[in-house]
Parts: sequence; C-alpha cells; structure tokens
Amino acid sequence: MARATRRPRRGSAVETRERLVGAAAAVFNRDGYFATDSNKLARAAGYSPGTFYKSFADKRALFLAAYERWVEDEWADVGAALVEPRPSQRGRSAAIARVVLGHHKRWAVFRANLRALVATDEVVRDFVWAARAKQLETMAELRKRLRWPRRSRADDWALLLLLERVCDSLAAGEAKALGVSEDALVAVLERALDEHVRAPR
Amino acid sequence: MARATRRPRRGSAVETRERLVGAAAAVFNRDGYFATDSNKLARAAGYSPGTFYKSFADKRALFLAAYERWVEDEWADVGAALVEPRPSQRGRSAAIARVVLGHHKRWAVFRANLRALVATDEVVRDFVWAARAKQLETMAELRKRLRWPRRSRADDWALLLLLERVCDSLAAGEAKALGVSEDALVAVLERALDEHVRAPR
Amino acid sequence: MARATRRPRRGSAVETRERLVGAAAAVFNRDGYFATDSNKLARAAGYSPGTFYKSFADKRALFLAAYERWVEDEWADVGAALVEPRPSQRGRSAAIARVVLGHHKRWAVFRANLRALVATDEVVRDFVWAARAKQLETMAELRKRLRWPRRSRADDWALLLLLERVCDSLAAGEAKALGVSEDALVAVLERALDEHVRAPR
Amino acid sequence: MARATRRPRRGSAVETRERLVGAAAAVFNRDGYFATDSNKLARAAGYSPGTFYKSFADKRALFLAAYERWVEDEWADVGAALVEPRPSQRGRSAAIARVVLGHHKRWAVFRANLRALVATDEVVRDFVWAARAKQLETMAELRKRLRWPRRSRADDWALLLLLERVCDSLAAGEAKALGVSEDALVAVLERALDEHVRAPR
DNA sequence: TATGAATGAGATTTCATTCAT
DNA sequence: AATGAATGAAATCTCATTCAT
Repeated sequence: MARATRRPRRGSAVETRERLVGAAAAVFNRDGYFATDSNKLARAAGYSPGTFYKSFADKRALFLAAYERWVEDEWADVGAALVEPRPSQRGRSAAIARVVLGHHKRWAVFRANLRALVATDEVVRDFVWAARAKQLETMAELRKRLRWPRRSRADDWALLLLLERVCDSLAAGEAKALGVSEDALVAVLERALDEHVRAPR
Repeated sequence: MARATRRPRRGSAVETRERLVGAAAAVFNRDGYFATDSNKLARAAGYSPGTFYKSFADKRALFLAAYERWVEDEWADVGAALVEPRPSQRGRSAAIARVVLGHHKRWAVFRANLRALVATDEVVRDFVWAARAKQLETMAELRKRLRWPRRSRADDWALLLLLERVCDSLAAGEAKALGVSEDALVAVLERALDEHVRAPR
Repeated sequence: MARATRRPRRGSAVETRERLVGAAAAVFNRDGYFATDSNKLARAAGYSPGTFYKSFADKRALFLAAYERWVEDEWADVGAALVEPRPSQRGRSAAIARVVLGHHKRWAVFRANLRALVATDEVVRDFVWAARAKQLETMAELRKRLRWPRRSRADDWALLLLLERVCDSLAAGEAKALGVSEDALVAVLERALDEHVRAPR
Repeated sequence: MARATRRPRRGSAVETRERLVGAAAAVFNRDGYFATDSNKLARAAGYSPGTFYKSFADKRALFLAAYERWVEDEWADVGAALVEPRPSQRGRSAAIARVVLGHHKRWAVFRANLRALVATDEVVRDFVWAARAKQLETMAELRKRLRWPRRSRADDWALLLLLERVCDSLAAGEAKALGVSEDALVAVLERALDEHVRAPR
C-alpha cells in the first residue's frame, strides 16, 4: 500500500511537483509502474487525486520526471567515481562497475519498469533515447579529457549496453538464480571496462 | 484491430490452442501485450471471447505459450547455423550473430514486451529464467561437443547478455537513433563470439 | 471438482436421467446449487454438456428431480420408524426426531440450497409447496390410523416447521455455534412431538 | 428495473454508503439478491457503477450492511412492543408475535434471500450467526430484567426458531397455500411465547 | 443417443479523469 | 492550490445453451 508522506497542504506548484516526483520514484520502485495508479501516486505524496492532474498530464509524465531525476543521480555518482584519485586504472574500473551496480540494485524495480516502458511506449522510448544520446556524448568527452584511447561509437555503445544489461541482471537476481556468481560477473565488467580504456585493440 | 483468420468452428482442443498461440504471437508482436486483451486475442484467432478461457487461464498464460514457441524457433535456427558447414570459425560467429539478430528484429515488439513482463511480473520472470537456465546448459554441452575452450559460467552468461541486449537495441532501432551503425555493432558481436570460442583468454 | 462416475456411454433415456439425478444430488449436497453449473453436473454423471439438455431443461429441473427423490427417501425412513414396534410413545417420538435429524444432517447442504431456492424461485417454491401439502395430508391420515388426538392443521403445520427448522439448525452446525447442545434441542423436539400425539391440549 | 432516486452528486462517503444501503435493501426485497448486480444497485441509489466499489467490496458486503440495518430495525420495534404497557402478558405476547410477523412480511423477499445466502455462503453464515448469538444474549438479559422464569438456552433457541420459521412461512404465503389460516398460526405463536414467559414447565 | 468445442450475452471490477466545493 | 466523491468506458471472466459431428 502507498505510504503517505505527511500532509503537505498548500505550497507552491514547484514544491508540489517535487514532492510528487519523490514519492512516485519510491512507489514505482516498490510496486512497479503497472501496479500503480495515479490516485495512489497522489496519495503517496500526501495529496488527493485531483492534485495530481494539476502538475502532471498523466502517470507517464510523472514517470519520466522521476527518470530524469534518476539519471542525474546516477551520473553524479559515476562522475564522483571518475574524478576520485585512484592508484590504478583497474581500481577505477572496478569502482565504476561497483557504483553502477549499486545504482541498479537500489533501483532494480524502477529500472525494470523503465525497460518495460521503453519497450512498450513510444514517448518514453524517445525520451530515454535522448538521454542515452547525451550519455554517449558525455562518454566521448570523457575519453578526451581522460586521454583514453580511441574507440568507435559502436564500441562505446556496446560497452554501455553490456554494463547496463549485466547490472540489471544482477540487480534482478537473475544471475544468482542461474548459478552465476556476482563477483565473477563484476570481474567480467571490470575487465571489459579496463580493456576499453587501455591502449590498443 | 485484430483481423480474424477465417472461422474455425469445430476442431480439437489442441488445434484451437495452436491457433490461439499463433494468432496471439502475431498480435503481441504488432500491438504489444498491454494494448491487447483476451477478447481481441480470441477474435484474432477467429474465436469468440469465451473460447479463450477454455484454453488459457488468462492473457499471461497465452503470452508464455507464445514465448515458449518463440524460444523453440530461435534455437532451431541457431542450431542450424551451428551445424551448417562453414569455411571459418569467424564465418560461423558471423552467421550466429546474424541469425539471432534476425530473430530479434522479426520479433522486436514481442521481445520488448517480454522484457517488460519479465521486469514486472513474477510468474513471467520465473518462466523466462527457467528457459534461460536451460539455454546456459545447452551452451555448456555445445562447448563440449564442439571442443570450444573452457569458459566460466559467468563468461557464458555475459556473452548471452551482450548478444541479447545488442540485438534488442538494434531491433528496436535504438542504435540507429544514436548514430551507431548496425554493421559496426554486429562486428562487435562477431568479435565477442569469436573470442569466446577461440583458445585462451 | 466434480467426480465423474465412470463412463455410461449409451443407454436408455431413463437410465441417463437416473444417473444424472443421482450424481446431481451428490454434487448439490457437496458444492451447493449456486456453485454448480450444468456442465459440471453432466460431467459428474459421466456425460458431456450436451447430454444434460437432452434430459433436463435446465439446472433447476434437475434439482427438482433430485428433491423429489430426496422426499421419497425421507418418508420411507420416517415411515419405517413409525411402524416399527416401540415399547413407548415417547420412544417413538425420539426415534422419529432422530430419523429426521439424521436425514437433515446427511443432506445438510442440499437442504440449505433447497431453502435458498424456495425463497428465491417461484417454480421451485410451487413444487416444494405441493410436496408439503401432501406431507400435511399424510400426517392427517397418519393421525387417524394411529389414533392420535385431534389437532388443528395449524398445529400440525407448526410442528412440522419446528421439526424442520430445528433439524436444519442442528445440521448446519448453527446450534453448536451458538452454544446450544444438540441433545437438549433434540429433547425439545421429542417433547413437542410427544405432546402433539398425546391426549389433551 | 431499478428506479434511480434523484441524482446525489457530491456528498460525504458516509451519505453515499447510507444511500446505497437503503436503495439496496429495497432492491433486494423486490428483485431478490440473485437477480440484481452491483451496477443495478449503484444505479438504484443514483450512482454509476464505479461508485459502488468505493463503499463496498462486492454485492455480498452491501447485502450484509442491509441485513445489519434490518436487524436493528426489528429489535427497535420488538423493544418498543416489550416496554409498552400492556394489560396482560398474553397481550404482550400477541403484540410481539404481530410485530415480528409484520417485519417478516414487509421484508419477505429480503428474508428469503437471506436464508438462501446463509445456506450457501460461508461469510454470510458467520455474519448472521454472530447476530443470532447476540440475539440469544439479549433474550437472556431480557428474561432477567422482566423476571421471566428460567429457561434453558435450548428452549430459548427453539422458540426463536419457531417464531422465525412460522413468520417466514406466513410471509412467504406458504401457510396460506397449504390451507392453514394465519390467525390460527399466530395463535400458536402467542401460546408458545406465553408458555415461555409463564411460570413452570 | 452422445459428444464437446464454441458461443456470446452479461456480470464483475478497475482506474484515469473530472469537477463541484 | 487542494480536495475527493463521482464518473463510465473498458477489460476480465463466467456459464447456460447450441449444434455440427
């Protein structure tokens, strides 16, 4: 059941919006997108059904807002892992793999539903793809700044896909259910990351 | 709207089931799981609403039946690509990558919805994971039979995830939208497959 | 689930009818009228749905046939208790109370559903009332034959209602649930029967 | 068809509930439980289908609420008959018999369906039995307060059953159909009530 | 006589959305 | 800005009944 954060009652439109996004992220990550309705989301933020529609056109719009926030959070964490001084590149790769995995684990249900929607809903798909394009650009910039070796866009993309899919698999418990050890899989990721940022191919 | 295949009226329960599965696979792949309902699925197979429930408990059960068939089809094709004589191992890897990609493309919407359900629905998740476990076993057997080098279960699994995720990305048009060329990505897959079946790591 | 008596396959219309009635009585008494559908009744007798409609217009018609048989059975038992030689009238009253109670207990669910239908369905009501009228006549004849004292039709009727309602209450477990002992209630019935057949009022 | 009381539109949840209960009692008593559905019940109270489920989980829940109200009403009337000063005890017994009979007549169809449900539905059975237990307690208290002679719980219970069954029989027209006069039956009830509250047995 | 797949009307239930307060 | 009762279209599911075999 939706747990209501206590009584907001009157506030700026922006505050209302923020509260709705925060509560929705939590509810989506707990109950899933399809098991949630707009009334529940409003109640979870301490509002009544009608209020929801003052801030968002529908459930999907709120979901996208929550996604946006999620991406910002993840990049903040990954960025921190990138700039933090490390004794070795391998150590850095490991740190990144762990940060991404941690994020995926914390938001396993949310991410699973994100995938569901990307697969299903054109609007969500376009929104997420735009965010992805930005990610690729960021990666290219990063490479320059950190003087990583040249890699094709396809290589970058394949690495991101592998990272994402493996983390999701671990976060969902899928790997465990198949008898694949987490450490071994993380090691695979580290190696892939490491090869990606090391000299030649 | 679902177009009805001609009226079947009278037939064995098995035939009815098969028709429902066939029609449903097409509808799921065209309209998506969440945009269909049991009535439409029945009509698409040329039946009336009630008939649906004679063969399946609900929409999900029919979806799982369609998935089962899909897996069988894919493995049949992959198996064919594996046994077909090839001049080189690289050629074989390329053939497999192409077969899998072709399958994912042909069933892009269906697969997208599958992911959505795996992410969302516990029953579907368990069903699909069981199929995955079988896939891993098959892979291990294959390795023995084809005298591929030893690889850890984690390596096998990571390869399958990469293959799946990249093919889904291509099938959905995601890669294209991000300016990543299909050929380059397929080349990445070929290389990964190739390294996987070649001697040392 | 309906337990099918084994394969009848071809038989006279009368045999089919009898088998349906017998199976239906058992199913009604186990699952209740409203939780049973005509398909289930047919299957319980070892037939397919269509066969049902060859013998009965609908579920209600079959129920009435089962009721008819039930009444005959009960009167046969009560009749036996009446003619069996007894040392005392009190002993006879006790025997009758016990026989009726036994019947009600054995057919508790069936009787409960009978009541439901009498209350709800005009056709059933008329049918059952006709059977009741016959019961009252039989009672009047019995009185003559056994030289019981004169009683008004209203007295007879009230006695039957008390007997019926108390037995149903006991059979349903209602009395027990209310902390009323079965023996005490049966004693009340015995006394009522006894007073009814003894001299003056 | 259920006739809608004028459109309520807007009101407290409690008012809505009360309107639904009131309208449902009337519909149940006119058309019967099994001949109505939740949509009709909502419409009968002037609401649309969805509103029903805001106040009640299902048709049965609404029925139980209507039953609860019915019990309260009956006891209010019986209580009034009990405290009203009467020249004789016999007169009081007659008054009670008449009050109960009146209630049963006014709610004949409702009561008939109640019996049906008690016989059929476990939840209804438990609910009604609980109400019955309270009735028995009240009766015991009443005895003390009015200084009626000691009677066993079984005697109390048998009296209630007789009262109930005879009134239902009269209300349903069963007695009439069997050629038993109403006055004679009521006289039987009066006598039974009277004996119950008079000195020895 | 018997079969059982197929029917489809209709009952149950949900939920995004509105709007009077 | 916020409320929450009310809406009603639409999806899910059942079951008495038919009819081609």
